[in-house]
Amino acid sequence: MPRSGGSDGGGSGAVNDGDEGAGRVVRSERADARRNKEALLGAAAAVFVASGVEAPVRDIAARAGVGVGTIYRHFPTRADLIIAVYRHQVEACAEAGPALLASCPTPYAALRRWIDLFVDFLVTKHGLAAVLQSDNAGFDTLHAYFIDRLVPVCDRLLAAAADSGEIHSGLAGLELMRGVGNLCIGAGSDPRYDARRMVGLLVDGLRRTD
Amino acid sequence: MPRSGGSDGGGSGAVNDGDEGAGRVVRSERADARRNKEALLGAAAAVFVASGVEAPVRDIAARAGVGVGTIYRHFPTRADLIIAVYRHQVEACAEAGPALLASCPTPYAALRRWIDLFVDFLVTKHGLAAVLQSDNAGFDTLHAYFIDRLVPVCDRLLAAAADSGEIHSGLAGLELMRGVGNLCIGAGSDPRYDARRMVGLLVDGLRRTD
Amino acid sequence: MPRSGGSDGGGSGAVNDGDEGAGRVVRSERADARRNKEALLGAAAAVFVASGVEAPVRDIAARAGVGVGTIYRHFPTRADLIIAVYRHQVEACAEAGPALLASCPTPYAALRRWIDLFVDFLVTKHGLAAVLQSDNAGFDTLHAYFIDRLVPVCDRLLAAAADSGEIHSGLAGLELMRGVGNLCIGAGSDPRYDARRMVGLLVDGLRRTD
Amino acid sequence: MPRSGGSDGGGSGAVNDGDEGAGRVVRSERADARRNKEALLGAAAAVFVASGVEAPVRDIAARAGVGVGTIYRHFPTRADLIIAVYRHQVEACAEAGPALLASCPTPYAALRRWIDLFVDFLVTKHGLAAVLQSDNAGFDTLHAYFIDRLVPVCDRLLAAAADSGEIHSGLAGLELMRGVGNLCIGAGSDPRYDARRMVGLLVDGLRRTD
DNA sequence: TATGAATGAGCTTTCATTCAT
DNA sequence: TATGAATGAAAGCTCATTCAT
Repeated sequence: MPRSGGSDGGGSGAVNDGDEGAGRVVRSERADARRNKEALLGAAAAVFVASGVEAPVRDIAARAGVGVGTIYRHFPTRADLIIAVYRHQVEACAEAGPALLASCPTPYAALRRWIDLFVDFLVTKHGLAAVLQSDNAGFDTLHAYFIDRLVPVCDRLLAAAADSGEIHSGLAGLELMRGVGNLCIGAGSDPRYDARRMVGLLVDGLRRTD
Repeated sequence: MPRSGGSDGGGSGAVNDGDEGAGRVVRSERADARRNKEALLGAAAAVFVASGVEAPVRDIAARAGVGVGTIYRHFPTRADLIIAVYRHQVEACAEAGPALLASCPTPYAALRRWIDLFVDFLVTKHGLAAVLQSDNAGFDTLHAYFIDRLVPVCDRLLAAAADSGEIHSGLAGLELMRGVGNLCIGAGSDPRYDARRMVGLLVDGLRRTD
Repeated sequence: MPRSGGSDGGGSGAVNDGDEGAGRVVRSERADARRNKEALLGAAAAVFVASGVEAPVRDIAARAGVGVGTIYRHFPTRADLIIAVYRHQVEACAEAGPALLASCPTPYAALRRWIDLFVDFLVTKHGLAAVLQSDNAGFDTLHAYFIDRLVPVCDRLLAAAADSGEIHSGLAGLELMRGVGNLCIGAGSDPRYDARRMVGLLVDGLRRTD
Repeated sequence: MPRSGGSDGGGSGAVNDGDEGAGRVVRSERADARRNKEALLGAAAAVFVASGVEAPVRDIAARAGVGVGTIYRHFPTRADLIIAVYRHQVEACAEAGPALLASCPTPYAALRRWIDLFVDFLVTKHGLAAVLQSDNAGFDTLHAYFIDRLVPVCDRLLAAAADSGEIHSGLAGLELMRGVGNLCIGAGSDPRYDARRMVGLLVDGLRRTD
């Protein structure tokens, strides 16, 4: 799978984030620290759901039952925390792209399914879609992470669908991802708005019809 | 034109903010107040362009050369101010709907043109699209205003296009407006994202193809 | 009296800081604001005595019975507050220089008396001498103020004493002031250390003896 | 040599930190601990130069490659660490006093040379002079150490110079040391201020002239 | 009616110090 | 004995909103 850049190196799935692989001799994180880190991730996820990803640091600390300093130790910036909270899902999404391409009847179908996955992810993350558009410098690494992980996948799917003649070529994955992300903003807060349906229309609009 | 609810009679055109009694002697302060209000609208418009519709109240007051209290007197909530600043353009947009329906070759064409108008409006209003999605209670009247004025127009256009068989029926104007609004968030801050193009795809997606 | 630079223009004594002269039509400060500002200066002076000039902003606000915002309104930076608190005394000191030169039997005597005045001032200002040496950028304007107001005066006295042959020439007022300031650090906290005496020795050391 | 009080037997030379029992088997950890302690002293010295003696504990630990807990184990207070870092130089300075008295042509000359040694020491210890004046209780033992070691030496030199009629009597070593220490504050941060010169003037001022 | 001074909650971030591992 | 994770008090600063003048 192509990777454009990436600040993290992390790479292919497992290894990181704890469960270190058998062979390497990585100084293992202290058990309590590990527990805290996980408590923190859980608490952050919960608070993010309730109050959005811009919730006060203190709220997250309180929910996790730790001091604020503990958050700063593990996640120096808010972006680090957000990334950590959603990393697994983002990775899963990224990995689903090639798989879908292999398993779906057509590239366009794969693209559609993949976008659905992304929407399912975003729609349940209160405030995340909004933050992904924020031009606040504090979120730069967050943007970079999403772009690094997902845009190449999207580009690939778009290219395949264009090659197969199902859609017009010329649309950048970045732009599509951003449009889709935008459509997910505020989803969930109003039952009269169904982001999935809107995204569906957008993806319909990609289709070549002639 | 049908109106669903409505917090403000607003409506028919020009400047009637406040319904002064007909024949009575108008108190002399009135002129000052009016002048202040207009200064305020101009200042707010300018500051909104520069810093977005969530710019600090103080900046607006300073630019208008009035005290912050004066803003609160004339526009008790930020939503009131935003509405006042954009009222003319929203009204113009609302009024363009029926006109387009009359002048365009097909209802779908009218819908498309009308959406374009709306996008042109939003894209140039720094931060407005974002605020239109905010679930912050302070913006409720703003939401209501936009919904009251524009959704019925959109519904009308959608219905006409559905009737003509150009698009599927079943999509609510509210939902479409919100999708379009979402796509406009953050437009202008990144040259790689063209909200107009994304909205174009979305509207393409509406089209019936069989 | 020569002035080297100066960010404040303030100038010759009275006028500023309230009591505006008769003639000019300066929009007078609101009475309550004035009262607050003065309460603030008083409170700051008191807190400075007790806890030094680096005391927490909150403490000063509490003592003055105002909110922290009020401090920031009147004195955007700590340096502004410190300057305001001590301005009268610094000005008085600056003005005493030429006067002493005129009234003392010799320039050296004037210098000595003037330095004594400065020491009397500093010694009673808990923490001020220390802050005058701090290389913290936040205190730059404070440094500048002291230097602008006092160094030229000192230079003048030094030059006069050198001209009269009482002291060697070649010492800059800035350096002398700084040495004197340093000698005043921590004075008052230990009865076994008498800054006045030490400064006396330093000034003795200036004298030409041959 | 007279000692007024004293928190630490310290004294006579080399490295004896901790009085290990004479004949007993020295526990094997001892070597580690010693090595750590020395690493710590080196690291602290380096960090003190770079960031001053009030540098964050963490920085020192990091530089030494140990945990912060290790610092607290060996040096419960910052003062203890500072003392340990500079002990050799302070001792050397203390010992130089009698030597100078023996070797210099006059007691005053010895005093002058000795003060110069002290200034040379202080001027190169970023932030040390400032801390020596701090009335922060945490530095009490530091003050005590300097006073215990150096003041008696200074007293001796002063007494000798007074006896020889070169200077007035009546000045306490404590006061002189403190004045000299004060003059060294901030030296090095501003090329326009030469602590050595100022101290020179101060010592000139001691001289009897009649 | 207009002003803008005052309020103070609210948020971030740092770092000395303790103590479980 | 060593580690470094965790704590949480402290402090700075901003800005919406109220209300005395």
